[in-house]
This record gives sequence, structure tokens and C-alpha cells, in this order.
Amino acid sequence: MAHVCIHWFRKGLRLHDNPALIAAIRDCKELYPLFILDPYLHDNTRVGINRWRFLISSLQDLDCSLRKLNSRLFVVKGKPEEVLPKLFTKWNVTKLTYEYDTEPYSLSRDKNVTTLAEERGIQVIYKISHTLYDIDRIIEKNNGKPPLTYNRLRDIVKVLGSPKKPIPAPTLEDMKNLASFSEKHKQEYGIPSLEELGLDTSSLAEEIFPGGEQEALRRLNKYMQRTGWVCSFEKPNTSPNSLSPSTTVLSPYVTFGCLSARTFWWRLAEVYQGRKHSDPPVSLHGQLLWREFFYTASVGIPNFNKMQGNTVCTQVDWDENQEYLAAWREARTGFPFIDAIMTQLRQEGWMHHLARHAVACFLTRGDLWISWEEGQKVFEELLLDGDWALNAGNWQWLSASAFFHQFFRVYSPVAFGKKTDKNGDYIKKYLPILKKFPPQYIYEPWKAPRSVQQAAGCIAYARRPSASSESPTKKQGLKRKAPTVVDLMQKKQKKS
DNA sequence: GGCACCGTTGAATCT
DNA sequence: GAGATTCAACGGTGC
Repeated sequence: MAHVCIHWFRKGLRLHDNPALIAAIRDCKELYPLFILDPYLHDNTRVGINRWRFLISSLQDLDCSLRKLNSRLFVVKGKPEEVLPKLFTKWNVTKLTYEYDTEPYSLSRDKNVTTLAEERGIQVIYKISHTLYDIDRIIEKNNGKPPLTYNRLRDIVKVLGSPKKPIPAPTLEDMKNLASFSEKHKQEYGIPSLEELGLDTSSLAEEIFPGGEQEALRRLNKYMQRTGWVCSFEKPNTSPNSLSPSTTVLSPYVTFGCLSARTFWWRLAEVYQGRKHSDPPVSLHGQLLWREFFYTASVGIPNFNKMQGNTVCTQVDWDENQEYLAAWREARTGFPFIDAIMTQLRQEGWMHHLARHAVACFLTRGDLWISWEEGQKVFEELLLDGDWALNAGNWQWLSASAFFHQFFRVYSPVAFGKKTDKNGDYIKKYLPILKKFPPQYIYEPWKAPRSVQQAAGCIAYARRPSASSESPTKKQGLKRKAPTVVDLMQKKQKKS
């Protein structure tokens, strides 16, 4: 029997290791590769411009790859529960395929859609390919509860064996019997540009990490060639503040599914084969297992992205200070290391894992005592690799709310960055206003003598009318509504 | 994947 | 050139 089939892309924006897509092609006469811009997920208050750009690039790349197989990507807007039934009728669809997604919203959406499809006699097939393992199997093997420690997870996956091997992308041969697509494709189902989506692109910087499967595979190949580097990789020894990333930056590609986690896993296994190599938790395999760890926790723990109603999360009476929160979010805390990281986040959509530690600790238990849920929202908007489970899990970790409980291990906003960047070159890159500041003072500009500040062309503190001291302590500077280096610079420029 | 502080150690430098 | 001093590096410890 020949099907008319929709393969519904959501994450999993790739052709390689896409078992649901392969299932779509089987016994198929017409294939509709579909992406739905869902107003719930693709909402401008939740998705920053960098993430929008990454998504659109990824869709364009997907369309480009599908064209090579005599197919196209169909893009439509709307709630999936409303859009899909219309398309089922319009195209006389008999089969629907998609990749399994464990997020709570996705689970309920997919349940609704499956019901709607089955009511119309449409066959629904989903496959697991976003994670290394079937997350529900991990929980089952741990007696129905998610492992709460990394080592426990390792024990469980040891029992499950190695992750499945990735499957190849469909070929032209696989697609040869499929009908071609409509001529009116572009106007009806084309990929919208950022401008067509009504987005403000004025703040966009150079595209350092372009979206898409081709770029993902290129990047994977590039890093896998560096066998010595891969084998000796230890996450804690990579630098949070190098001028170019000290890690692979494959995370955005894994998040959007441009790169299959299993493909990444098995490519690493090939590199490790016959060589001495680092091991989890610090190795690159270890990083993929951390992802699995947080995915499992997010499935097994209710209200995982919230404090209230979350059974593993320490209940904390966090402060609510909108000014501090805004200062953190907008990179104007006055601590150059913190502000440089937050600037990199906004400009590039990525920063090193340990840099995330530093700013997350600062926002929560370390300095500002603001809820991790607030930080979670900011990261979700700005990170290219913002992933629901990993974001929630890591914020709980860093705020010592769950998984990690040594609350006295606090990252110094001054000392931590110095270990790997004594000269403050990273700070100077992202906060060019400080570029003439001597290394000696760059982590604490307010400690520099006035003459040094003037020579550097940047005054760290204005004399406050009522302040008795010319060199207030950092706490005073922080806790007051202190003018930022940027504010002061602008003020100074106006005067002169 | 803290940090600061302290004591030890050993090599380099000074007197 | 012996003894004193300095200092970076390191490890242990408590928060």
C-alpha cells in the first residue's frame, strides 16, 4: 500500500540518523516534510534573535538537503493541533511520523495530535532519536525513578549497553518513487526570513555558529580529526574565558537536532578506539551522558523547570530585586568578568560551561540571591543551545537546589576568571571600554588609582554626592544602584 | 567545574 | 661560599 505521509520535523532538523523519516519513506508515494512554526514555542518573548536566526538557517539547510533528494521542506504557522488536521484533509494523509520528544509541552501536544490523526484513520509512527537512550527505559531500570546521581545513571546505562548505532540519511534512490512537489511552493510553504517574521535584526552580530546539519557535520568532522585533543579532553581543564571557544560548540547543533547525539557518540568511539583516552564524567562521552542525566531527571521529576512542586529542589526564599536582575541580564553588574560573559551570551548565543557556572552562581547563591528560575528564562531566550531539560537541570545544580549541594563552593567574580586569563583579554574583547585598563586592575577596576582610571579612559566610579569615600568597597558598589562603566563613560563623553 | 589561608618545601637570590 | 631571605608551587583545611 502506498502512503501519503507527513514527516513532522520539530527538533531533529537533519536527514542523518532520522529513523522516523526513514519510516515515513517506506511504502510512500507522496512525502510532505513539514515544519510548524508553533506560536507557543516560537514566541518572540522566549526566543531571542540569535536563536531565531539559528532556527531559520537550520530550516534552510534542511530544505537545501531535501531538494537534493527531489523533495522540499513545507513550513506553516499555527498551533499543531489546528494546522495538522487541515493538512491531513488537504493532502489526504494516511501516515504521520515524528521524532519522540520528552518535554512536557511536547508530550501533551503529541498526544493530542496522535488522537486527531488516529480519529481520521491515519497511522502514527514515532521513533526515539533525540537522546542516546530511551529515557523511559532508564527510569524503568532504576525502579521507576530517575537516577539522581551521575554515577547511578552510568550504572544503569552500563546495563542497557551501548547506544544504538546511527542510521544513514535517505538517498536519492530511497526517494525515487515519490511524487514531486507543488510549483506554488514558495508562497504557500516557503521558509520565512527573519524580516518576514517581523523580527528586529538590528542587534544581530556576525553569524559565528550558523545553523544546519551541514555545518554541524562539518564542525563534527573538524573536531574529530583532532584525535589527540579528543582523547585528552577533560571538561574542567578547558577555559571559560579563552578568546575562541575551548570546547567544540556542538551543543546548539545537538539541541536543534542538526547533529544526532548518537552520531556524535559513535564518532567519538571511533576516535577512542585503540587509544588511551579520558573517561566520563570529564570526557566528551561524559558530556553526552550529562545530557542524558538531565533528560532523565526532567522526565522523572514533576515540575522540573520550577522550584515549587519540584520534589528534588530545595525550597529557597529567594529575593525579588528587579534592579539586580536587570543589571545581571543586561551585563551591567560592574564586575567585568560577569558582564563580559553576559555580553558574550547576548552577542553570540553561547558561552563556555564554566562561564555559565560563574554567572549562575553570581545570580543565585553567590551574590544576588535571585531565583534560578529567572536566570533560566534569560538563558532560554539567549542561548543557541538552550535546552529545556539541560537548562532547568543545570540551574538547579548551580544554585545548589538539586544534585549539587556544596553551597560553600562559591565562584568569585574576581578570582575565578584570573586563573585562565590573567591579562583579562576576554574581558577586553567583550567590554572594549576596558581595553586600556592594566591587567592588574581589570577584574576590579574600582581598585585602580584615579590616575590609572583616567589614563585608561574609563572611570570605574563617579564620586557620589553623599559618599564619603572615594573608593567604596565592591559590596557597596554592587548593592547600590551603581552607575555602570558604560553609563559613566557616556556621561563623561557628554560633558566633554 | 571554589576559595582563602596557612604551612611546607625547595630553588633562587641576597648578604 | 655559608647562611638568610624570598617566593612560587603545592597540599591540607575550614567555610
